[in-house]
Amino acid sequence: MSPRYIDEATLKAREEEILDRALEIISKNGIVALTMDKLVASVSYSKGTIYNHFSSKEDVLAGLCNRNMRSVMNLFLRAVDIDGNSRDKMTAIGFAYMLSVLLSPQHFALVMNAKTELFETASEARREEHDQLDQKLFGVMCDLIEKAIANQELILNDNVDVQQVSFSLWAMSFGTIGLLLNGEKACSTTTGMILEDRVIKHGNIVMDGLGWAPSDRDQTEFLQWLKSDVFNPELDMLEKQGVFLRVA
Amino acid sequence: MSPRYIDEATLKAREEEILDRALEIISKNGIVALTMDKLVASVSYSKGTIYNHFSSKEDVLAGLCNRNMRSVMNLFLRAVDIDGNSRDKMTAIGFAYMLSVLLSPQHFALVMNAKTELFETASEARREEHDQLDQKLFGVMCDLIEKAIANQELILNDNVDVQQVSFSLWAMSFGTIGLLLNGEKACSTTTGMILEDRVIKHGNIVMDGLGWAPSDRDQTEFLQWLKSDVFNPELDMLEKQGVFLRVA
DNA sequence: ACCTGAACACCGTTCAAGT
DNA sequence: ACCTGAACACCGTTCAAGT
Repeated sequence: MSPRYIDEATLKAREEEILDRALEIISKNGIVALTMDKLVASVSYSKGTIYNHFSSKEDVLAGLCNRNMRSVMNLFLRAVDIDGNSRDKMTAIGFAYMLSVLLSPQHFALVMNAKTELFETASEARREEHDQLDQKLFGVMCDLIEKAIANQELILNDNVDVQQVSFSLWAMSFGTIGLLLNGEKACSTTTGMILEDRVIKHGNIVMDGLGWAPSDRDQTEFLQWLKSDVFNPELDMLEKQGVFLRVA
Repeated sequence: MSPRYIDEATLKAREEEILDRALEIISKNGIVALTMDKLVASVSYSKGTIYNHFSSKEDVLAGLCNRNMRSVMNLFLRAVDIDGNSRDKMTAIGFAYMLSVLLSPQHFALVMNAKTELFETASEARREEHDQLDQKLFGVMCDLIEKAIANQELILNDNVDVQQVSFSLWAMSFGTIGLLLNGEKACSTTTGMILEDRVIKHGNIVMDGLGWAPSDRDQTEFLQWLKSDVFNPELDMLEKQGVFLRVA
């Protein structure tokens, strides 16, 4: 047998499949339930091959986390693209973040874990990718804040810069979701609605505190529009999972 | 040999010792480094005896978490006891929370873990204790908010109640610390100062957003007083760990 | 009544042997 | 060049045997 090289496309496809199976296991029984043995059993390759793609179990988790961050990025871009002033757009970003968590709470658990134990045994490449994605998401918010300042919709206090404003909003969303998700594996109907209420309210508290100019729109109408137009596909997916946000 | 009963005091002392050794291991090498084998080796009793005290490894972690929450409670009570208006006291609570995290970041990592995997194999007793302590800490804030409302220092918006105000402040602190601690095992000198800056600023943003009446005091003076008087012992302990908050 | 530690089941990672 | 899976080291938990 002469040596063969595997083309990048099939390599990438295999990696995706491994991640898909890993996500399945996690979705059913939580992160601790993910076992390399179980992962091997759910896939048509051997252990060695999986370790050819991922340097460790944590590397698989990091891969999962990164993949999700890319789809959150898409939601963020759609959020800043809506009609509305800077505050409307920022509210939409917060809403998008919340949606991503409701769509798969496991991924949020993954980033919470990453904050404490930091994917220590993950490959350098995947950790770097993680940091880059983090910065990109953060950057979307920073860009929006800069436009708000240029518009005079936000006038910054002394000793506060764009990154700090972005960080305060991020921290509030992260904290609200982190405390509210509270181990609930599946997001029940009620947690979905409570989460929406709190994320929106807390976002407004922070933006009020920053002196951010208010929205021109009727807020309940605006939220309804976000749900039934901008993020309609996501809302449909949520409803299939038994999570309801839409007003009757 | 006739059967002997062990008195409760020595039982309690042994439990504390086990927790002390567990904390030592965690402080040196992180939560993942805690191993029942290592714990047994660091203690003068056998594995079976440890399992007599703690139903699982997670139960040890829950025990550690609960013990820390009790000491956070003490800091909170000292915070609400200071001279000052309701906003000063709330700022002091935020400061106290931050101090507790700087004093032992491992414990904060523990509560973050608890939010995702929720001490699932911990004993019912310890989980109940955890919930009670959580509510007690939350309650300290709620009491303070109620007084602020009675004082007219805080006038609540429609659709917002005391618990929601408390939750928004809690979420902001939790989120800020959670994002900023970011896997840094030991809190370096700089993270201490950055954390202080952000926790105080974010607290003010939220309280401004809520329409909370401002402090009567000069803020840099007030913070200096918190450090050199109210929380002086804690600041000294921090300095021994190489974490500096005190202004020169 | 309480302690002990060997034993068990399981898990992450490696690597010599195959093709 | 890439895949395979037996083997290894380690870990959490249990429980029969001791005192």
